[in-house]
Amino acid sequence: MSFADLPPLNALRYFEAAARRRSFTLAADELHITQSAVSQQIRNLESFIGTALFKRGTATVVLTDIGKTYFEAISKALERIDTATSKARTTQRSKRIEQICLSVSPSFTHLWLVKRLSKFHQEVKDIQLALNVTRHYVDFEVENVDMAIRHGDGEWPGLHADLLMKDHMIAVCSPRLFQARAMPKSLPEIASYPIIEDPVYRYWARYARQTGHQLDLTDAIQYDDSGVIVEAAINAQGIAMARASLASAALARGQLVKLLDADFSDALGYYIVFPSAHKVRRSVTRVSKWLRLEASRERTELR
Amino acid sequence: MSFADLPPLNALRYFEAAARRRSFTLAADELHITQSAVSQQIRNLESFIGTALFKRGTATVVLTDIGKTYFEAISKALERIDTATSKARTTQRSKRIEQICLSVSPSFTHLWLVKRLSKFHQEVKDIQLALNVTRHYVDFEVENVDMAIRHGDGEWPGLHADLLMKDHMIAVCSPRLFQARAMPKSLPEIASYPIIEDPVYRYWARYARQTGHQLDLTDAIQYDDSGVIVEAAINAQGIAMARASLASAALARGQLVKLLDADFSDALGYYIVFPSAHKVRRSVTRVSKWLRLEASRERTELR
DNA sequence: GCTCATGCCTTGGTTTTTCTAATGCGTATT
DNA sequence: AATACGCATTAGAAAAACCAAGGCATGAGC
Repeated sequence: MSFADLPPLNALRYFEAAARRRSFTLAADELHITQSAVSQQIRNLESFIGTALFKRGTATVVLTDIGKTYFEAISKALERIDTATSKARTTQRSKRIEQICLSVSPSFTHLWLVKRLSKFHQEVKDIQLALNVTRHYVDFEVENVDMAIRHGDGEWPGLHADLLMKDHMIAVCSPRLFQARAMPKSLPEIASYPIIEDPVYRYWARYARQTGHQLDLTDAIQYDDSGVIVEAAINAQGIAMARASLASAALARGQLVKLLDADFSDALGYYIVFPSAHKVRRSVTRVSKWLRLEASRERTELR
Repeated sequence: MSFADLPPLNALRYFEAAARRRSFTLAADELHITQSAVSQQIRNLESFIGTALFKRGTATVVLTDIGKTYFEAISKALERIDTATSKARTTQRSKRIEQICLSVSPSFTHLWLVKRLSKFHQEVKDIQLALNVTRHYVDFEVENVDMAIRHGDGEWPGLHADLLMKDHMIAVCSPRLFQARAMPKSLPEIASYPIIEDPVYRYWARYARQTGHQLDLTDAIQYDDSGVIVEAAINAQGIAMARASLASAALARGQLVKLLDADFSDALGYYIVFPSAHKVRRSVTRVSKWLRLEASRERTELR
């Protein structure tokens, strides 16, 4: 038995994701590639098979009948490959668990990471994640740390950086702040409340300039830690410009409400960072993959 | 269910072939790539899994225990992909059979192709192969021919060429020729028998020069058709320099015996040829793939 | 009804991966 | 000992995949 005529196998992986998510864009996000790449690969696959697998509707793509049948078979085949591969892997290592030390800032740990740790342990049984929570950038040369999550623009010499999530800023406050009054929606309304400003990034100042408003920040409450800023907002100290990723849990609980979105479109965001030499260590890339998948899931939920 | 950590899928295809053939080299030949590529891909796969899949012995490679288990699962998964894909394809086309016209020389048709045609029809049910048997190169612009098998160096402007098999020349004759006497093995012995020479390629002349012998060819029997040369040798007219591919059937039947190998290492051989525009026609590439797989099988048998 | 937002497609150019060609090494064979 | 055979390794070439940017069509919101 020989397989003379198999389809492009990598395209199948994209097809599976796209079919499962019913969206090329979501599949792309999950796979950490662009929607363009998914689109092209699926086009390749379709032209190889000689038939359409998706009906391109306007809102979402939908599997054709052939596509549905194909998806069933392909996902089962991939599943078989997946289980066989991980079995082969664990057979060898005989359940040897590797410990990976991850350095994270306190605010990110508290507001994003901790509530996902148990999920990580469930899904990635062969890696033990140890956290190193500090406010400063670790020196990989000195400290015994394998990887880190850092906020910045992704450029750290000698280090490899995978984008975890881009910054998306939102103005938030506690609903207790305005009480029975109407929720302030525009900058002039907001200006009548206390403002919480980050003295380093100066988001409010930039937002005011960008939208052409005047904003007096002389009385603003200043905190230089993005975690503290969120906490202060929850405590109804004022209206803060916060990273959506850090505020999302409090938003979901109703402790915060969103007043407006701001887009500063600088390349800032949270990155997963490790020395380039670690790129070959599977447990390191595995953690990175998992974190990014988790961020992708969050983005999906937020839509 | 999402597959966060699948192995490099294309490597699996190579792994499957290598495991089935128990040889990287044979797998490479079957897949029409180099042994080097197979070796590298399997190394990738092994380092992804973190364990050896093959034990590298001296004569052949052997699957490890883990490799054996893995092979079982992978080949089943690939088979599932294969059947699902061809089903999706035929569902669409609803069994429409395409006719492909292939132009071939009489000698190659007779000595190599005809005995494989029934196998082709068995294995490739959706393509109807029509032969156009001529001694001259067809003009794809004029004649209604989709593809051709040509002998040459693979350079035909505007045409795509896949190597089917390299020329490998052997000196052959009928065993009746030398009867009870010892089989002639060297050029001086051979020179005492009638020589059949190709007046175009002049293999005997080149062979004599290459090995530093004198050879009088004034009395040589001359035929300019490689098929006729083989027939003449079978009829005990003399000793001929023939293409191994054309003589192999007669050798297997005992109608011919091989006296010596000659390697001229010019890039001559049989090529599968079609207009570059046909590269996108799957039935064309399918025929090419099948022919080359068949040639690969023959090479395997001859070892 | 018009604008805006969303999601997929297309294209050109760049980056990354894959493949080849050449060579080396170790073992079995003659 | 010499040769042949099969796999490994390397640098560089070839091919494939990918991204960024822009386009188009549809549906929602004002």
